[in-house]
Amino acid sequence: MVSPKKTPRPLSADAMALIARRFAVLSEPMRLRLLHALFAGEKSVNELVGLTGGTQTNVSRHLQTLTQAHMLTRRKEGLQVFYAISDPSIFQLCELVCGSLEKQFSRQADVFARQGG
Amino acid sequence: MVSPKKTPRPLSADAMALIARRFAVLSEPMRLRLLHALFAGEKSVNELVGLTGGTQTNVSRHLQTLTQAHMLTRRKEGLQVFYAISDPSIFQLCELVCGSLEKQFSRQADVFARQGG
DNA sequence: GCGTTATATGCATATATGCTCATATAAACA
DNA sequence: TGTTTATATGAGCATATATGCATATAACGC
Repeated sequence: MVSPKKTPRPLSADAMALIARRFAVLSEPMRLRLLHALFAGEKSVNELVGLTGGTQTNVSRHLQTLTQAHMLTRRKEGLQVFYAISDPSIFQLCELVCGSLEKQFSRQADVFARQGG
Repeated sequence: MVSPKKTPRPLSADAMALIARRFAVLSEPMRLRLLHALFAGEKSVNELVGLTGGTQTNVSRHLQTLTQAHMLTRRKEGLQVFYAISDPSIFQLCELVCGSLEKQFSRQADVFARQGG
């Protein structure tokens, strides 16, 4: 469907592994739910547990993964720890994927409509 | 680091799972290598085996995964099967992630430079 | 039909990853 | 000091997924 475009840039195998890792971090529903909850701004772990419906253990683990991937920042204040999105490209990434999925589904809906009608 | 932005759009748990799945497809180095090889245009399975250094079995499997995710199209011509990128957003996704990683590493390089100097 | 080439797939296995339970750390407070 | 609250982590289990070997399918030429 897509004709040859200008290759964005050359990518080493190592670079490719890093990119893959980044996508992997974004490939878990619970982590996406956490990011989504953080779209509105900084939240404590307990708030995120409430918002996502996950267990405290699991939420904490995923927050660690996101932080190690440099997608979140961690700020401790008394007993609480607050997390916030630190990488603005996360927003764009999700937008891009959402848009692509919407197109895909609207095409599929189109096919069903044609079959049905 | 990032102040509350306008929330891009509300996302159901189902939508989130679909987005996660899409990121998961992009989270394997071999699949990224295949996509990268296809940036220049349509290629046969054998060509991709040569370009990526993978086994025929493995390349075929990953091509299937990418095709089922609607990222590639499949065209059979005689004995050969040609694959091509069908979703232009793949280019943008990789660009975004590359850019984000570059920023991250230049910041880290900065820190090292400050420590060293 | 038979053989050859290109691609796909069933099965087995290894590795990674997510999840939970129980427990550890860490801060606040009495 | 001991207690409570908020968060993190070690260990074990379950599941997913990537990979390779052998083999199946499919198209072509003889």
